[in-house]
Amino acid sequence: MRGLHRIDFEKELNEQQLAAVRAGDGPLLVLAAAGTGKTRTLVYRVAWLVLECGVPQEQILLATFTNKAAREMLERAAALVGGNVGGVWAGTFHHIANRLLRRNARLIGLPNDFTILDRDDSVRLVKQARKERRLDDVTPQPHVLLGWFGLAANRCQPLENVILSADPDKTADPEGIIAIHHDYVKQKQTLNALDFDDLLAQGVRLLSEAEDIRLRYQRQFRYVLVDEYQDTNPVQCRLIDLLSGPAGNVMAVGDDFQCIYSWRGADVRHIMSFPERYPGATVLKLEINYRSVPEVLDVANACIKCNSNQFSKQLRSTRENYRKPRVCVCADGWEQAELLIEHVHRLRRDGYCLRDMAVLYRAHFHTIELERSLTTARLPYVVLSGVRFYEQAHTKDSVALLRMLVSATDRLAFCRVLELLPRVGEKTALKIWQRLGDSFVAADPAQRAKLKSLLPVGARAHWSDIDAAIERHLNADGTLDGGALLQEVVRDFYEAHLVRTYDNSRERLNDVTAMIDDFARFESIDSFLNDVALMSNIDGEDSGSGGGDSIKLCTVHQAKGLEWPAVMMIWLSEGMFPSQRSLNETSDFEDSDAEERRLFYVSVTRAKDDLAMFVPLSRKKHDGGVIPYTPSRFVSEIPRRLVNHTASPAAAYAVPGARMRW
DNA sequence: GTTTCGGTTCTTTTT
DNA sequence: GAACCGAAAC
Repeated sequence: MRGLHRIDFEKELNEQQLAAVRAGDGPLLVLAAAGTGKTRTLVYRVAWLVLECGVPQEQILLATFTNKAAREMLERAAALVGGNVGGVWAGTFHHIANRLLRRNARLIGLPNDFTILDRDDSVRLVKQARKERRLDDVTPQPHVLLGWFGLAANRCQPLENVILSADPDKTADPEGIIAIHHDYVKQKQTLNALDFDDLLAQGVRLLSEAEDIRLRYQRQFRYVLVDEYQDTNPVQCRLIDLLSGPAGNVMAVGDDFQCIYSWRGADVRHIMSFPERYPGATVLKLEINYRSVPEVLDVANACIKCNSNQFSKQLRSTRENYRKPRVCVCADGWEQAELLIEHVHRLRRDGYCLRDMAVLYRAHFHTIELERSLTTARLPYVVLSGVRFYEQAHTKDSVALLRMLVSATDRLAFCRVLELLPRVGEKTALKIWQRLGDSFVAADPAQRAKLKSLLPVGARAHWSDIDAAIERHLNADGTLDGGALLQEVVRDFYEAHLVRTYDNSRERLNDVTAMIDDFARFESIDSFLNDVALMSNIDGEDSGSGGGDSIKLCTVHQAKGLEWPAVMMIWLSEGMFPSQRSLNETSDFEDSDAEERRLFYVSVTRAKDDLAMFVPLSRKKHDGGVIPYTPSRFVSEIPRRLVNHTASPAAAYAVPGARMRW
């Protein structure tokens, strides 16, 4: 079959999809409403280019937002083509930028063996700078500052502007913040490190400044495909522009209704202005929805109509009528959990499995009551985790050990490893690092001996265990078998540390072991470290839960691109969804209101058959007080006739002051 | 001066 | 659960 693989494009695609897949050269904007086969169109486009047009794979660039999306599309394309599509450059924007920089960073004065800082590393550096300048009390928290730094980088704006718009009352000290930012940038330089935003920014700088490189890649990438174009920020947009070059063979696929990343610098205007920025662009719309029953789409259409400034699109269902979405008003989070569990049982009687169901929410902490109730009810569930696999302490510890061995300048990794030892904290670790001359070559026995002599007495025995493993596996030329080394360090030292420190040490140990197994698949430590830094979620194939039948719990952001037969939305109360913080913190109220509404729209359109919306009217505070809530504006906006409405008896009594809008 | 420990508080969204 | 703070212990 291989090579002679035939695809009947005309039979397998609808008219609109076919037009997009077979489009000729030149810029193309595909406005793909939810559930209209956006991924299918992209995948078939790749197949079309490879099979029908004979385009060599390395001339195709496919930019996505998540690793998962990239992997999934490649898998589907491979199945379609009946062969390997590994030659296609597919990955997240960060991956692509990283790939460009690893090969060419020297041309713009950067080392090409930089390490990538994750969020946690960045927070540490900012915290340190803030402390050293004694600005702890007068500046916002490190993660807030980093958010502003990131926004400035992603929007290509001066930091001053971002501070001003994020903090209009000028409660923060702009000069102090800029000084901290300065220190942070400096630190990254000495550490030989780039953070996530730098990857994109430096990628753009590389292509702007090194003309021959730019031309080379522009010649190479004759076809540039971008997924989720509505969520690109200015830097990502620029990266695509630079890679595609004057030919402008960009196929941008997206849906302005689903732009939900403005807090990361995304701007709906990029997709809105695509036709102007790429003169002569073809615009195609996909409006035939294969996913949801008409009743669900009615709610979705009604919701999004309340936003202005968008490409008009009306979702049309291909499915039979089924039943109206349900709105369930309840007293508080506990009753919400109770009613949700009742609903789950109803769904099971209708023949749905637990894996057909998902609970969506605006923020992770919204699940507290639900998780407890599900456990009590013995209903298995999986949280599409908030704490990402490679950001948990134990995986980071293991990664730090490898980083320390591979890079002599990686202070963060060095200190992290030393701080695992008893009697070594932040100060001691840093002091030792400085005494070693601001670098540590693990392959040098003399340096390791010196390190040992600098340690507090209580830490030396533990270090010896690690040192012995290094001795056995690290060659004088710096090469090492990372997997074997890690395994021994875990056995001789780290396992005991886990038991001492955590009460769920077993699970953490399993994670570490799994990581070591995974490690074997990489050709070098460098390539492993690279991937780890850019791989946030275990966005693997539901690894743990794959076999089991369980309900999915995840944030709306994580649900993007996914679908389930039955979707339940919780905490649809003003202040929770829409999130009060988001409404407060964005300077332009209308923008944040619109974005929250798009989030609501995304949630609704995840449902294939059944949709249930839960509206708690109160929430208990930590100090025992009760906060009254009103129903979310997004629920109130839905015409009454489109939903089945129930209110629990308790809801009426819950908060005497709270009035229903119906 | 540093580390550790225990109690308290509060959770946006992610590469 | 983890990040922060203050106080005790090294």
